[in-house]
Amino acid sequence: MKRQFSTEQASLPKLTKQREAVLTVVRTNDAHLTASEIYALAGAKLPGISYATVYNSLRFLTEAGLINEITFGAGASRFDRRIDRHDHAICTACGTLADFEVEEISGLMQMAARRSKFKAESLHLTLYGL
Amino acid sequence: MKRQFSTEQASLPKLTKQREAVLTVVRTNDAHLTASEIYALAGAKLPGISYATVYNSLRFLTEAGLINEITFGAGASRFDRRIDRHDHAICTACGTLADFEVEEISGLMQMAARRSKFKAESLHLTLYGL
DNA sequence: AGTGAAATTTAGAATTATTCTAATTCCAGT
DNA sequence: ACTGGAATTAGAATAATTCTAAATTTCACT
Repeated sequence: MKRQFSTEQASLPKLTKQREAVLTVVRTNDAHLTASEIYALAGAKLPGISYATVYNSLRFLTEAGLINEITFGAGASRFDRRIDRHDHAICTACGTLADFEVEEISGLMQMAARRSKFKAESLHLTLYGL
Repeated sequence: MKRQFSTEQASLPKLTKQREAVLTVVRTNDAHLTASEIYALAGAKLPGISYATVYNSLRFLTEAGLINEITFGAGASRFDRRIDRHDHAICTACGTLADFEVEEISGLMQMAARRSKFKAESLHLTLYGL
């Protein structure tokens, strides 16, 4: 009988202590940290962790679906503990990034998919304002 | 009497030949060029134009509302001759960026504005797919 | 427990995109 | 022509991220 991985959340293949430290940082902070902020915080818990490892871990965790990467406007990527679909509002003056919800999106996504030649995977809406 | 620049759009303060070259490149190409592509193309018309000037011109033209900057996902900003509101679809596999329209957005924008604490300026929707 | 292969981490170099600096040049208005 | 402010230039500087090569850890299998 094959060894079973109980999907997603439960058993995480290769969750090293570095990756775990990075995950903990993202999860215990109020979202939207940049890689270098995460590097600094993870370094406090795990002195000596390198930048490359933080980036590798962030990619690994993102691909594993445990965290989410947001790339908005110019500048550094940010990482979010929220993995459910939601949207963002960005202040055009100060750059603040806030979460908000637009439930109507699911309907829009089908419409959008029909309209483009794309097989839709996800839809993200960004509001710019003050 | 003021010196008049006879350019297509109404009154353009300070449309130097460098800025005009950059504008022409963006307008005569099928959209979505990166700054370095624009630098290369503008350099063909105006040998010696510098990177800084291309960036300065792109910012100037963007602020003047003559072109539009799109920053999607990771990577370089792209510049678009289209200045009307529209949305983008990005291929998660190959990175292709395509335009498409979602007219329903204007209604959504008001809803979104109400829901966030933002004074809405614009709303941009990004579809990820294949 | 011992071994080797594979995966991971590390430090630092390299890359890419963009901005900054300081010197020079260009113009519109006297 | 002269002048001051804006624009341009070359190249250095910065920031974010990825790459490289070596060292280390992990893990399945003896």
